[in-house]
Amino acid sequence: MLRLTKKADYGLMALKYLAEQTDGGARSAKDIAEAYHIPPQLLAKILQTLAKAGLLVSHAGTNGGYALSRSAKEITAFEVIRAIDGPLFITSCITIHGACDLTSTCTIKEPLRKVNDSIKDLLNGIHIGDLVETSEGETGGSLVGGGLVSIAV
Amino acid sequence: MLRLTKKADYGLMALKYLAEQTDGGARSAKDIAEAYHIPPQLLAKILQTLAKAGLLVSHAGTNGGYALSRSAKEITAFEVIRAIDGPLFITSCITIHGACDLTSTCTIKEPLRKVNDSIKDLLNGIHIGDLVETSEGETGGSLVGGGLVSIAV
DNA sequence: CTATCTAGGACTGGAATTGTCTGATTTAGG
DNA sequence: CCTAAATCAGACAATTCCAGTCCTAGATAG
Repeated sequence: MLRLTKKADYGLMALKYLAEQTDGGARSAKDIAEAYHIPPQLLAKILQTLAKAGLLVSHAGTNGGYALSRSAKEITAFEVIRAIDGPLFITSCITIHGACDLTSTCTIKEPLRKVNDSIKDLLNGIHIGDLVETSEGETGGSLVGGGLVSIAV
Repeated sequence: MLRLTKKADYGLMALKYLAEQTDGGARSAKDIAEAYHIPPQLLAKILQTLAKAGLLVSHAGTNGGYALSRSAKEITAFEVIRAIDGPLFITSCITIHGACDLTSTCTIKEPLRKVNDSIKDLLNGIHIGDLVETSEGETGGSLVGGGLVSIAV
């Protein structure tokens, strides 16, 4: 299925929303949740996580909320997904330590690791700023900087 | 987490195993399961699925088993994963009909769909035959035909 | 006719995801 | 000072999904 979790989905949507705000003002979790019809408390959790990861700056209290910690062009989709869903592993074989229960028998580990890295590179080439641009205009599929991502497999 | 299921994992391993058999003889699910220490009944199910998808040819009865239906070079990782795990969707938003519950509010659908297609292209560029080659020899990271996969995002 | 194999359905335990609830802390503004 | 609006944080319930098992039926070579 190779599926993103809904949380990561929500997180990306929220970041895009924040990127669209031109003034430097913070937006509350509630505002964002209402804009996208996302469960407010769940989104609140996600934003907290993103803040802890350093992608967002939070401000408590009345009129508080969240804002991007950097330019939208400097935040990659990979960072967001990793912050929310944890390390990106395409197979259960690939762990942080690089070893799996079937170390000796699992023979496809290496090839899949390359695929893993490729997807990582792919997501690293996509920035929150790109999501905003493609909303309207659609200047011809230039989602990523050069228009093409070359991935060594 | 963007994770492959274990079933898909097992499926790829099994296909690689079958690709390594030079004679045209069929191998039983039990044999493959033992070679990789995979639960036999689970692998049996997976192989049945792959056979139904047309990637394998099955032969029941004594000395029966499974064999690749085509050359290992003509079976892509994408086909295998799709056959086992179903359609590849990076987000829950993207469905077969292209619509999600939040059709109007979910604004990152289009960009993510391109990522989705990119991953699909990536997996389509990897063949079972490639997995066999990389086991030994390792001729310099040429897992995919040209050595590089260019993906338009 | 029997051992070996595929085919396929039902089912269970566990884990992960999703979502909710509750309480504590911060803070702007009257 | 006090209140309302926020974030922060942990615990918890509901649900879904995955992994694995079991059982039975059908095919087939020897």
